[in-house]
Amino acid sequence: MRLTENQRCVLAALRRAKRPLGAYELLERLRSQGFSAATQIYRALEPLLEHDLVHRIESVKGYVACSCPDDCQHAHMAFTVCESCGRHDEFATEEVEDMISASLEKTGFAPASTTIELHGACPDCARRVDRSR
Amino acid sequence: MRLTENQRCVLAALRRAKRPLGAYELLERLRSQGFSAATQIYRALEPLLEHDLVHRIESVKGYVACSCPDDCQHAHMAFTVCESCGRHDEFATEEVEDMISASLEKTGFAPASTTIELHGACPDCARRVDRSR
DNA sequence: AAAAGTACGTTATAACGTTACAAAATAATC
DNA sequence: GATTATTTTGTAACGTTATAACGTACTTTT
Repeated sequence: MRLTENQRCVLAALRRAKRPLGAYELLERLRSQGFSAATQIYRALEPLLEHDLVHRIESVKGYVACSCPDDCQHAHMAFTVCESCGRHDEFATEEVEDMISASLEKTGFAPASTTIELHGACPDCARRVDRSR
Repeated sequence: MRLTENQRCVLAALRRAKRPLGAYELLERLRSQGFSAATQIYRALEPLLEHDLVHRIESVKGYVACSCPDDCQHAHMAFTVCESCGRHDEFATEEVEDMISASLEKTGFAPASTTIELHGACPDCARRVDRSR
């Protein structure tokens, strides 16, 4: 996939970020590079989302760069989001696939895309809380 | 849990609905019952969400009445949403729990709440598409 | 170079959600 | 039962997130 200049900017900004960024947050960070309106961000995001170079995390209304290697198949991504530090991670375990096929078998529902987001405490923050007690 | 009049109205409207409703959609439907501003809807939704009588489906920015029996424990709800008819269903299978505990074991992430939403074709719509081919 | 397509910037607006404040209703205390 | 306190309510303004509409500039193809 060939990226335009604006798409490269947005993707780079998301890769630099340590947590999901909102579109308007991206806009602020990219003003210095000539961006001036939300539409530009959303326009750049669209094909990035389409091609799975970026994912949207619904529960925080934010966008993250995909952390997979380039040839990743992106079957059904799942995310963890730490409530205390904002850190996010992707995971795609066997168990996610199991859950999805179970839904198909038990309810007859055929999923095309999924939103799987776990909120809680990342290992570091959990440890930190533990220590402070 | 004791409900106020407005909360009862909102809950009843969601129970009548066949698909997730947005807050402003709820407002339109409840104007005849005296509702006049979005804040009334959000205020009524808040405790309903808190007590799991209503769930929010992030990926469609909509609200649904909980379909569980009253004594349900609501551990980690998951939803299916049909892309073609909008119909939604709750499910809470063993496999969902397995997936969550797998995340804990493999990554050390301790989930407190989850957003699990499957988009695709419900059995009825899948059949309909099949027939039309 | 003309035509067609794509990406772009700008502005406006839609859709979703929150905050602030005062009036009304309900419950608690005397 | 009157008085006070608390909760719920209506109204209005505001904040955030996302899209629509428009015309221009730049490629690519022919």
